[in-house]
Amino acid sequence: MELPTAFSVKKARYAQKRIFERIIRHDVLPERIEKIAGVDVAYRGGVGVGSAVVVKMPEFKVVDSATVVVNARFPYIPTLLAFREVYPAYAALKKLKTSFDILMVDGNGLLHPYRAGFACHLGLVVDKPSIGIAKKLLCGYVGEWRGKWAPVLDNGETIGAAVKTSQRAKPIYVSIGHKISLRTAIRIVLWSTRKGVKLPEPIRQAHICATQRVKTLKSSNTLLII
DNA sequence: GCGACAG
DNA sequence: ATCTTGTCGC
Repeated sequence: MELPTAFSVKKARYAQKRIFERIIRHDVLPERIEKIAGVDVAYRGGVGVGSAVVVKMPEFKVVDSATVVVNARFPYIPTLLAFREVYPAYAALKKLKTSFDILMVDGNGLLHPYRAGFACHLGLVVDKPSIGIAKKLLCGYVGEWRGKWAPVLDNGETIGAAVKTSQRAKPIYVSIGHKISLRTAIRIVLWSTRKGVKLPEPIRQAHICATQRVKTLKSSNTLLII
């Protein structure tokens, strides 16, 4: 897929700079946190499927979910992931009928070369506390472990954390998106992850939801072909 | 110039 | 991300 003709990488970088300036890095949270939204985007060819779920804690119960199917308008380019996924994710979130306290995003937040990953972008767009969850390290390096987590450092600053959510699996990379501190983000990630499972429940459920919706796209296509 | 590079 | 089967281990 090609870049839209109107798109300029230079302008995108400028937008990311502005996003970073607007991020609130301390906790601006509801008194009581119980509903956590998770968002994910899956693909099938040029079609993007955005999904959003709401998980009620501490029961780990999915109380709402929504999906949207849209045409992908932007290719995947490392460091510019948000420009590809923000719209489907935002559209899925808008379809939810349930409110939520925090948002978890599949991708990085501050843990980004320009400190403005997908979780920062989406957190600002919906003006909600947000946390970025990535399965691979995009930049920086993992520092000294302090129990279940280790800081991710880059140019002398802490931009996120590697978090060992499961004994067997490799760590996940947690970073702040908006209106939350890294300490709280790590706490909430560990709290919302089921024992023996790698990903926090909101992200895991959003991923399952998006994948299932993609499968229904596939079966409806085979029906058309047959 | 070369290699790395969230989903 | 997606394409794909079985297989190892708790």
